[in-house]
Amino acid sequence: MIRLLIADDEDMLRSALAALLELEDDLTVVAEASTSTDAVRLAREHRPDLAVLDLEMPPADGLHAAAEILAALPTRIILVTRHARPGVLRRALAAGVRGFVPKTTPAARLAEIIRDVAGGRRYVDPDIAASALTEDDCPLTERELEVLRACRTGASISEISAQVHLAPGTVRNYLSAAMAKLGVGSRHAAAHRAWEEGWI
Amino acid sequence: MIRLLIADDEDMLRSALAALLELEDDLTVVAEASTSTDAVRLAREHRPDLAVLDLEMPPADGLHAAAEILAALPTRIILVTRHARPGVLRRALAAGVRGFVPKTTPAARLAEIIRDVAGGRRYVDPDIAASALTEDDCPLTERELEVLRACRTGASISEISAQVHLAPGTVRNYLSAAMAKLGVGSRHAAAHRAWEEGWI
DNA sequence: CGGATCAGGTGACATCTGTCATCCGCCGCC
DNA sequence: GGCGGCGGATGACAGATGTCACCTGATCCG
Repeated sequence: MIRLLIADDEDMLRSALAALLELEDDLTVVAEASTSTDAVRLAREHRPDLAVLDLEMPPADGLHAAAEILAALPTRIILVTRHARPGVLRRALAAGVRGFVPKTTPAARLAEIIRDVAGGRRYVDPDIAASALTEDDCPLTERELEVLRACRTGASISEISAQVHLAPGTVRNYLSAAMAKLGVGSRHAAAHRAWEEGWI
Repeated sequence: MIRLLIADDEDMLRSALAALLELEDDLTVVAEASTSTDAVRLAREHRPDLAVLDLEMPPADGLHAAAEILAALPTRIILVTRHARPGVLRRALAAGVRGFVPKTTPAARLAEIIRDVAGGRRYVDPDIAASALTEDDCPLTERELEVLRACRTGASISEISAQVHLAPGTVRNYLSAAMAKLGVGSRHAAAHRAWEEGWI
């Protein structure tokens, strides 16, 4: 019997998956979490064989939760994401995640993937893997990503500079560089593009 | 036997819901759609008793699909949404939707709601209904919403003006008005806020 | 040691943006 | 007809933003 933890902030999907997986003879759901902190806590508590984590989860994303769980337990981890991009896949694999599944995957297929990963194999969605091999990697530096992240809410230069503890002029330079790399004309367009690509 | 159409662009959730609802003795899923256009087409084709539509669905949102279906068929409609805000609820009810369910609702509860609505009753999530009665309504005009929608991708004034077929100066006026109403200092912050509130 | 490189910062300049007062044409209405 | 309200547009102005050249310390390496 494979013991599962399921974490997704969307109750409807999480409960539906839990119910469906519970119907399988060899799977059982021992814990459900709706936040990344709960996911880590419940993983320590229940020590599941495998954790299915949503990537987009407050307060920290699923990748952070995955890293914390992997640091403490031998649990295998499958990341599920709505917005699957090659950049995210790279980071996930680097963190030691064993399965990477976009939410375009039918629920029925998930049970098979869980068995595969629990059995020691890895699973990466073929479409995303192909993209990751052909598409360009993220051209932005860590600093550039940081300022772009800070400007997603529509913040002004001075607000961004306060958030990242840099001089306003420096922030403008980083943003200017990022805009040039992404081929757009404003920091907001740059932030939007970077988000679309899964880089922030 | 209640015949259902299920439409959601997220395959994982749609397939999971379809599988779970199909397990109920009195429910059967006669069609699944992943786009709003498919939803309308399949509704005409299969004439389901009830359609469960996701609100966030390309190319037009679920509300448009709901309106089209309601204009052509006696089908009852339940809207499901990830980002449930009072403003959206108002628009949905005005369009003739009979059920309004956020994705924070557990999947098991959905079957009961479907029976209720199929039986002629209405269902509105209590939390959202309460918010809708207490919270302020959207203070923005249709035009203001339009320009804010167009600037969500980080577009410049001239790009927005091209998209909405207005003079650049007029666009600036609308944006200025929207920013004043929302109490923010840039159009991007205004767009972000309006999105958070579920107004665009 | 001396140069190369790089993160961070500064200042000047051209544009873009946001604000505001104002104007025009259209519609409804007393 | 006259009048006001309204959607749309214009123009002037201040401040924010993007660009670019260049400076300052670290740090690394031959």
